[in-house]
Amino acid sequence: MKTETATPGAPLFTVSQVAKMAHVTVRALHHYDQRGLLIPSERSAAGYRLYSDRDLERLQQILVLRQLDFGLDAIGPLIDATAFDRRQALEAQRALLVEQRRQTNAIIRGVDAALSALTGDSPMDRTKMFDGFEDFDAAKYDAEVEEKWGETDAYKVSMRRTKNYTKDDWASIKAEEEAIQAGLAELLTTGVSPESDAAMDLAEQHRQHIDRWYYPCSPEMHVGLSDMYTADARFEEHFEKRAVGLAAYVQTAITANALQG
Amino acid sequence: MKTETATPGAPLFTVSQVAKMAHVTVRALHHYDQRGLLIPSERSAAGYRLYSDRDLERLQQILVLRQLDFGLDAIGPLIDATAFDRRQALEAQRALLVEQRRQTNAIIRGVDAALSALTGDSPMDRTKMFDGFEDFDAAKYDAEVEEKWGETDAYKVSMRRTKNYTKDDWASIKAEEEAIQAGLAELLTTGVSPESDAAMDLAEQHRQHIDRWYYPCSPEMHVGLSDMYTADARFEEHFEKRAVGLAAYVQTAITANALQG
DNA sequence: CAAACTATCACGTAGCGTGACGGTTA
DNA sequence: GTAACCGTCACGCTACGTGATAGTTT
Repeated sequence: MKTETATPGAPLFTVSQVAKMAHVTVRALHHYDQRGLLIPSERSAAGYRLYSDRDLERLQQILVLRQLDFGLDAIGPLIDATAFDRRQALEAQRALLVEQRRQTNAIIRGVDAALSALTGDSPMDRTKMFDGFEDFDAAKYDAEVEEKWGETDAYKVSMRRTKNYTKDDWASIKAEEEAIQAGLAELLTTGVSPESDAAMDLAEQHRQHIDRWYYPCSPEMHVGLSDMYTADARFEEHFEKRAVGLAAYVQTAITANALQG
Repeated sequence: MKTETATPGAPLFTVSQVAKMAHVTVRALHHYDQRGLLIPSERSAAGYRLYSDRDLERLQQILVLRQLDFGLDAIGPLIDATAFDRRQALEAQRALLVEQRRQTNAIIRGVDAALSALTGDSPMDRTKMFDGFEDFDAAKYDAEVEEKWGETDAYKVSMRRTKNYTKDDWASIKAEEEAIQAGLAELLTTGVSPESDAAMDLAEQHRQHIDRWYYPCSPEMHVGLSDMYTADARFEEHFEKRAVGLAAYVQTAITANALQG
């Protein structure tokens, strides 16, 4: 008799199976688990890690972001913050990958320059030589691109900005998120109304947090975001784990704040 | 009065200048110096590092190889072993960069697959999902490509093979090289003829070393290589630093070995 | 019962980052 | 003189690698 939450049609994978599929080591999966970055949704009776399809999706995100040189500290918050609109997140990642491809092309041209400097007597120009090795400078890019092509996609701009955040930045980001969520959970469990000033205040803090660290977030957008909190099973789970009814509570608080603010 | 070896027309650069040009940190340059990977060809009176154009060329190689995920342990021997034919080395690097671009493209297609899986109800196929994250498998590639397109370029094949060498491999490679060169220097300074059996034996060991670790190296190719040892100022310098006349000594020993073997 | 998995420690490593401290140069 | 360089230690950190040891599955 299985009382487990095992959906019949859903396949589960062991560590080594996932490792082979995704071309990562078992140790890396252990590491991601320990860091809380990718916790397998199930464990066997003997404690074996069992990964679901959704775990695989998350792993893909992790690998893409890692390929884009985001640190593991950054990847967690980044996935969570953008998960409510996967489409835009994926498009932003795509844009960064294209950029990376352009850098590789630049390096190739640098090698070509070195090659032609070999035969010709051209003295190998020192500017071309190191093209493609630049680290991304968000400030420069923001101004340049936004003016040239009028890039309106908040996500793409945002994900580029986040590439410049330091480890300390991410630490405080995580701390802020924790504090806000803990505060809301506290209010919920002590019976304070989600439309109270205290709850609305935390909702506003949450909006500013998003706005400050990730992308411009108007109160209207914030409401849209909160709708997805309750619509998306992943987010619901996330909040419910902390306190029963928290997802709905947050949504109400955010909506109230937007109406009044 | 400058008694230095300063060629008049040759510009020299300080650490920070190089750092800015090549988009690396000063610390990284210090690190490369310490590791013996990139030792600036001059120092100022006060001990400031001064980099020549040739140092910059070497730095470019380092950065390209680093971009291709070679460890610093590997990069040194790799540059030295291929420096006698920069053209082929550069072409091999170019090939690897193109390969890397293909991997990025594969990852982009993976993201695209995730995007289309979002709108459509296609359940996101698990093979496409992790394309582009494979580590290079030389064995597989050697067989596949060499048979399909008949890739004859020894360098390209070789540089791919070297990507699978472990840290321990590179350690023993370096040790072997050291031992052979030390042996030859010993013979030279003790007055043993470069055409003696002892010298020819070491020459043969050197050939096998190249052949085993880098690329197929016939005695004829080995002779060609030794010619470049004496023609290329870099190599001459390298050998002369160990013992005066060593470059010529090595060439003679190698030639003798090829004629007799 | 052996081979091939799995788990959890726990220490090791690479490629720098990040001060600390003092001399040098414009 | 001071600001912006330069040098050499020397310790810190991230993302795992690499056993060691012991239970589990086939």
